[in-house]
Amino acid sequence: MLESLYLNLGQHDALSKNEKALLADAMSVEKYFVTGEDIVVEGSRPTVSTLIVDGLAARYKVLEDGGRQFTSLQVAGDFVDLHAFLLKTMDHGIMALSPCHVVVAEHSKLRAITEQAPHLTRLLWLDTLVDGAIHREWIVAMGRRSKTSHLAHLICELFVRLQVVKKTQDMSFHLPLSQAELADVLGLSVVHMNRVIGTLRRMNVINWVNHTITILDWPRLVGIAEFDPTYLSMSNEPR
Amino acid sequence: MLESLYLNLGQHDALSKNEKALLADAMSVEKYFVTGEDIVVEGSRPTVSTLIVDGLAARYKVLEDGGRQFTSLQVAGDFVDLHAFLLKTMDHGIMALSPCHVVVAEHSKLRAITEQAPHLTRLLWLDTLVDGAIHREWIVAMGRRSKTSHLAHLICELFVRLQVVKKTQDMSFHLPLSQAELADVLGLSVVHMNRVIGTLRRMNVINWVNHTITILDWPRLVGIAEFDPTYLSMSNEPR
DNA sequence: CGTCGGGTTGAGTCCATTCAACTTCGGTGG
DNA sequence: CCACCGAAGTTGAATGGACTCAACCCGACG
Repeated sequence: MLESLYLNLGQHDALSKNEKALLADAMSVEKYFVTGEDIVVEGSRPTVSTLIVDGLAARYKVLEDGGRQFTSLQVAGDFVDLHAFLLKTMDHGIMALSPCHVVVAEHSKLRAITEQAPHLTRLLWLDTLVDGAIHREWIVAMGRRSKTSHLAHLICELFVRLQVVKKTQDMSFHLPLSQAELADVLGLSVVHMNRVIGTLRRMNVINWVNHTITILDWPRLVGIAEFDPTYLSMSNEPR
Repeated sequence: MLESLYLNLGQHDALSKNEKALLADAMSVEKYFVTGEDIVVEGSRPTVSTLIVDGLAARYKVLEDGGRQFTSLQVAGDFVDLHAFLLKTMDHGIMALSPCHVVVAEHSKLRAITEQAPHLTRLLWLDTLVDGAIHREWIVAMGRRSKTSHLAHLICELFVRLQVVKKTQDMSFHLPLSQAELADVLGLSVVHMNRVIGTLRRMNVINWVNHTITILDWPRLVGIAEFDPTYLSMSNEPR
């Protein structure tokens, strides 16, 4: 059940048997969420952190006028709210975008890890740092990339992240997002979102049917996106 | 010299004498940077992390077309590249936006802290988590707020952050940013940046002369920004 | 067979950009 | 002392990108 987590943390540095055991001991209770359900609600003070075993989730905020913005997409092997372990109060909600199978870790167990397992602690810390790096890349995309480039970048990022946890098939992957939800990721209107997708399609770099994206021309997509995966810190080295 | 750091970390939870001593031992070498100079260059692999004692710095990325986007603003008491301790390779640059007085910590010393001082480790981790929370708020601002609201939000955030480290005077603070640089924060053109500033000025909620911002009507500014400081995690509690 | 959510397309409006000119101000050298 | 210069700020006009409103299509499902 924790395979994705091991793949995710283990891509950055080797995980020992003992560390895997510590994680397995910390993560016991399984839960299931349906599409659209809140995994964590804004303003709450969680006492557990949630790991996605399978499914897609997203962090989001809603403004007074009803506008919604997703601030991250979380896939299998991602902790959706590891940051709440120390931040304490949720300043945003986390929603299941597909049926989600998760497993939770008591904060007391995470605390014990920080007291006794420094290397594993650094790997968990690193996991939240990669989160931050992704946020920064999104800020760049929102601020200075064209909308087409932004979308291309997102597709590149998701493909690479899903590859790490073995959730891609050849050059395609499943993305159970409606165009309205995607618009709330990129920060634009549904109509315009549709047109941006249309341009990438017409360029023959991707195919997008049935919530499945197939990358037809990876080098060209990377070019449009100016995608450089450095920020995902995928090199395996001592941390 | 580390007063701002103590104020910054200490706002979230009490720092013990011993922890302050550990930090003081880790942070020894002082450096100075002039305006516009790179404190850390993109692609490098730092062996130290840098704390701002005084001045303003920013993380940034540059795209192929020359477009630049700042992804964060760092003030006194902020670590500009604590994340590089574990991320290893810089995926972005960090630039001094004013003359910067900094002090650096060897990563070996930080590593020792993670091995021996779990609570201090958690506070350092928390510092990077707040960074991430700020990133998320910026994403929301870029995606779903009006430009005026975005600017108002930034001003609120900076005012509150600077207040923590005692760098405000009454309702005003120093912000040594040109309108062109500010445009690269909000992700818009210089001309439009100027007009957005103009509207906030004409609304009589702020005064902005000589790189000094004075907030004339805090409640109204907060209203325009829909500013809720929860994401800054300013409550003092066990972490 | 009708309905409903999601996707697609067109038309008109508004917002943000570019290009360009002009001002203001501090600094510097004649 | 002031004339000049360059960097930063401000303003106008025209272009183009993104939004809203609205209609229509389509496949899933009751």
